[in-house]
Amino acid sequence: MAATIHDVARHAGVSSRTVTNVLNDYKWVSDETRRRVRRSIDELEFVPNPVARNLRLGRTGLLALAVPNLMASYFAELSEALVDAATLRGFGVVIELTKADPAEELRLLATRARSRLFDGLIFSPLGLGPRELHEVKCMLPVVMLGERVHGDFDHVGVDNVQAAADAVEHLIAMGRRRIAVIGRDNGTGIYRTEGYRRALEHAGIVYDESLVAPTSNYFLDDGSAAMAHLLDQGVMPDAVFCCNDTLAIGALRTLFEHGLHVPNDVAVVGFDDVDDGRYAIPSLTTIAPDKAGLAAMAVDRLVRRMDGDTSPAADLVIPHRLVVRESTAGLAAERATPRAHQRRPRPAASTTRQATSGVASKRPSRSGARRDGTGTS
Amino acid sequence: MAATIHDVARHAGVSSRTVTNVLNDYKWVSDETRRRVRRSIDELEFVPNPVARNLRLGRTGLLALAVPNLMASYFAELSEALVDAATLRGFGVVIELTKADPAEELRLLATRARSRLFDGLIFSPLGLGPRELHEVKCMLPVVMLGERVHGDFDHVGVDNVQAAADAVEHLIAMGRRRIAVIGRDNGTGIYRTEGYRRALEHAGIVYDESLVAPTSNYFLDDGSAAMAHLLDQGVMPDAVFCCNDTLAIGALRTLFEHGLHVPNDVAVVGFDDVDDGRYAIPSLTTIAPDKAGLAAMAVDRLVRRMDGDTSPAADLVIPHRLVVRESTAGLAAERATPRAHQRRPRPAASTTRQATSGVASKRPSRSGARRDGTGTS
DNA sequence: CTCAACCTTGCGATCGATGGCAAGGTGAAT
DNA sequence: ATTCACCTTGCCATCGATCGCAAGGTTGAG
Repeated sequence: MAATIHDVARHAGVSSRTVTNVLNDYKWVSDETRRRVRRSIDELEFVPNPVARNLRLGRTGLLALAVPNLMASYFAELSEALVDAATLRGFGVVIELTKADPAEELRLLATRARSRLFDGLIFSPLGLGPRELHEVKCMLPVVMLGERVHGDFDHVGVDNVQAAADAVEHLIAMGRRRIAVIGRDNGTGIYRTEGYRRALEHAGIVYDESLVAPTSNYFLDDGSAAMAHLLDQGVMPDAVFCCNDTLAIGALRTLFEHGLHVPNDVAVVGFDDVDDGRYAIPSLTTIAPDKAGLAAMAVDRLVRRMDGDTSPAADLVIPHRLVVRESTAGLAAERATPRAHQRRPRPAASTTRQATSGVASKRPSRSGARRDGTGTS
Repeated sequence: MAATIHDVARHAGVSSRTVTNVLNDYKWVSDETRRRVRRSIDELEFVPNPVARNLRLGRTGLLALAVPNLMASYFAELSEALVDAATLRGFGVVIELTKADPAEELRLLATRARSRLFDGLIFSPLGLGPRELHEVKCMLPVVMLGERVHGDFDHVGVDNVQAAADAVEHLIAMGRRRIAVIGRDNGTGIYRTEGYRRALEHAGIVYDESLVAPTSNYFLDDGSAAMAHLLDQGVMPDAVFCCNDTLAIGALRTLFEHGLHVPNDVAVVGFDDVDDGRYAIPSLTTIAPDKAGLAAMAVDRLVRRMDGDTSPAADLVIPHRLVVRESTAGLAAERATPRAHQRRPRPAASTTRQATSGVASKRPSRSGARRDGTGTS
C-alpha cells in the first residue's frame, strides 16, 4: 500500500542505496540526484517507516511519560510541558497512567520499560516509596520527577521541604498560628508536610497532630473531604497549607460551604501554581515551581543519557517561588498594594507580563483591552 | 544486551520456532515444553521486542491521540478517559498536541499519520474547519471527536447544537432574557453558539450581536477576558452561556472581580461538566456529556476499523444532560430543593452517587463521613 | 595517460520476531 | 506393521530501512 524506499528508488530511477543516502544527508550525493529523489519522495508521499528504521537503529523516537493521572491539573500541565519539550527534540510521547498504583508503577519500570518501545522514561512516582524504587533496576534511561528517590536515577524537582516551609512561613508571617495541613500521605506530600513541620518548629509553634488531615489522593474531592473532616472534628484552624493546589481548591469549596471567609477566617496556601488557582475564588496563594524549566531539564537529561552519558545519577533542583494571592493576602490587601505578585503567562504565548489581579472595580475600558490591561494603571 | 527469542531458545534447549509457538499460543506445544520455555523467559527477563514484531505484523499497538492541549480540563479529562479505554484493549497512547493550529493538524493527518507508527488516530480537531478536513484523506483509521465533520471520517460526539440549546433553554426557564454567549469562534463553539441562537429564537428573544463575545481560544484567560470585554462595553447581561466550562470559570472570576453576584446578578452556564466546575464558587451549571462512554466508543470504533470494518463512516451521538448547580440555581435554590441535581463520580471509583452540594451548613458529622454524605439528609 | 576526487550502484548482512513448509520424531490406535 | 494424531525442529523468506564494501562510472588536474 504505502510506498517504500524501493518504490521511491524505482520512481526516481536510482538505487535504493541512493535514496537512503539522500534521506540521511550522506556526503556524496549530487544536487541533481538529491533533487530528483526528493521530488519522487514528494510525489509518492513517501514517509520512511519508523518501525523498520527503529528496528535497525535500536531507537524508536518515543519517550514514555508516566504520571498518575491527568485529572489533577498539575499533571496535565506537567504533561503538556513535557510533550512540548520532547516534541522540540523530535520525540513522541507515550502517556502511561499509573493511577498512583504501586503495582502498576512497578510493572511499568520492570516490564514495560524492557519492551524497547521507548528510548527513555520520565517517571512521576506516587505509589512507590523510596525503598521500593531503590530495588528496581531499569534497562532504559529514566528521569524521576517529584520527590528525590534514593535509587540511582536521575531526578529533577523542586526542593519540596524548603518550598513547603516557605509557604508555611508566609502564613506565619501573616500572623497565623493554628495552621492545618492537608495531604500528607502521598509521595511528595510526605516531604511537604515535613517542610510544614520545620516551619512551625522554626517559629516555635508546636506540631499538633489534630491539625493534620492526611489524604491518600490529591483530587479536588480529597481536599474538600479533608477540609470537611477537620471542621467536622471541631478543629478550627486559622490557616491551611495544602500539599497541592488541587487539594487547596477543594478545601476552598468546603470553606465556602461552611460559610467561612478566606482569608479572613482561614487562609489557604497551595502548591504547584496550577492555572486554576489563578482563577479560583479567592485566587490561590501558592508555591510556583518552574514547570517549563523542569520539563526541559528532564527531557534534556534523558536525551543525554540516551546518547551514552554515564556520569553518576544527578539530582537537579529547580527553583520555586512563593506567589501571594487573595487566599492569604485577601482582596483588600491586594488592592492596597498593587505589587506585582503574580506572573500570568498566557498559555499560548510565552511572554511574561506582570499584572495585578483581584481588583474589583475601576477597570479602565480600553477598546479590546485585555483583562489584565489594568496592570499599567 | 537484552535477551532475544534466540537466547530464550538456547536457554530452554528448544528451537526459536518453539519459543514463538509458546509466545503466540500455538496449538501444538506440550505442557512440559511450554513450562520450560516460560521459565526461561522469566529467568532471562525476556520481553519480545515490539518493534520487530510490529515490523513483521504491520501494527504497533499504539494509538495516537491528537488534542489541542492538556491545560483545558476537558481535554485532560478526555485524554485520561481515552488512555484508560485504550489501555483496556492493550493499546498504548501517544499524545500529540496540536495547539489548535491548523497547520499542525494538517501535518498530523497528512504526514505523521503516514508514518505507520500508529495503528489508529483519535483526533479532536479545533483549528481545521469542515472544509479543510473534507479534503484530507488519511491512510489509517481515524475517529473524529468534537463536532461532526463532513469528510468520510467516523465521528463520536454530543449533539452540540441541541445540548447548547438545552443549556440556554434552562437559562430562559429561570427567567433570564439578556443572555450573552462566550466563545463562538472555535470548532465546536460555532455549533454551540448556533444552539444558543435557536433557543433564543424558540423563546422569541431576538439575537443581539452585542451579546456575543467571541474568543478564538478556550482557556481560563479567554473566558475571563471575554467577560470583561462584555462588561467594559456596558453590556449588562443577566446570564452568560459559555461554550465550555473553562471559559465559564474564567468568566466567574471576572464577575467576582466586578462585584457581581452569580447567579443573582448574572447566571452562568458552561459546557463539558469538567471536574473543576463542581468545585467552582459558585458551582457551575453545565452540560454533561458522557465522557467515559465517548472514550469507549471512540476506541471501539477505531479497533473495529483496524480489524477491517469497511462500513460507511458512522456518526455516533453520545448522550448529554443538563446538570443544574449554583451558578444558575443559586445557593438558596439548591438548599430549598435538595433534588439530586448532580452526579459526582469519584475519579478513582466508578460508582455513581446522587448528592446535593452547595449546602452551606448543618452538615451531620458522621465519623469518616464523605463530603457528600449529606445527600441522605 | 594516470591518478585522484567525486558520484552511483548492486550486493548482502543486519535489526528481532513471525510463520509457512517439510521433515522428522514420538506414542498410541488400528 | 501401518496409520494417525501429536509434538518439535531447522530452514528460510518476510517486514523496511540502514550501511559497509567493492566495484564501476565520470570528471578534471597533473
